Amino acid sequence: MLSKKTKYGIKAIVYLARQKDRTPVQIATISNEESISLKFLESILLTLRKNGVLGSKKGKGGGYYLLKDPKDINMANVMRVLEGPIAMVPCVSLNFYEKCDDCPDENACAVHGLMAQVRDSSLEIFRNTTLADLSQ
Amino acid sequence: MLSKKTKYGIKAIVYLARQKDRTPVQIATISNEESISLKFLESILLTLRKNGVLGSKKGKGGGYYLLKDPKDINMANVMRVLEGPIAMVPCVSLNFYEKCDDCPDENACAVHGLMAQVRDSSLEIFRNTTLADLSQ
DNA sequence: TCATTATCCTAGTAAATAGATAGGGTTTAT
DNA sequence: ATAAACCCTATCTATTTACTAGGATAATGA
Repeated sequence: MLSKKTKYGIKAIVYLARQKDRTPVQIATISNEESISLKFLESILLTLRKNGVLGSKKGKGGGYYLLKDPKDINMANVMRVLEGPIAMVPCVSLNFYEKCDDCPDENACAVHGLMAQVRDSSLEIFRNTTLADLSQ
Repeated sequence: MLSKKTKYGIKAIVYLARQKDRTPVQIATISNEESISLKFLESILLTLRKNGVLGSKKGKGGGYYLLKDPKDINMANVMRVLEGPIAMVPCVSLNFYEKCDDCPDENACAVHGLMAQVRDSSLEIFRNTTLADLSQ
């Protein structure tokens, strides 16, 4: 299941991508427009900023803005920042790899092969989808 | 994340598919061979039986066995039985559809479209993969 | 028939995670 | 200065996951 965190995070950056210009948008504005809890959204935007997706400006007239052009933001990166691994099992994850404790031989594991295929196809979609695609 | 339940369930049916014949195999045997907690596996096999994947026989010489030929068991069905929806969000699920409360218009939702693509590609893999494929 | 074997089934529990919420601290524009 | 906004850590509650307990039921065979 996709977490609300990821869902809200994507909605928020789509909202930013749809803005006419790149002037900062306040959390409260996005919260109202997209019906997302203010405090929850605050923490989500913070992680997006800490991971290089968003920039922010403090004080009056401040807010969040996209650091790159929407067409240069691919969803694989966004998914990893918000949701974590794209793979369904750690043992097939490219960026968050972990060995299974219950699996003596990874290559002999039936689950491993299947989940590697699923990861590949999902990853291809996320990599080839940009924020610009989602914002149209 | 794939649940342990699903992972163990797949391992168990792969184990059954690899048997020479279709005589019942005891839970305890699978539990030992695949290093899966006996009681947990018991409940997993029970749900597989209740959903038409496995048959069972009680009493001495009893156990679980596949109801169909491995090449006629597609993993989409197995995944739905064990893991639930294949889609990452209920609003794009074919078999477990639910409307989002926070989404006024589904077709205008950027997350919806992206997740529908992911569901399609995952589903294609699961549908085209049989238990026989995994057992080789 | 009766003891043994093995599944059936309901309920419960501990730990982790999700989804928020609280409440200040810090920075900036005016 | 003062108000506007983000920054940051901590906490809380509900749900889910992973697993456990313990008996009920059914089949086999001596």
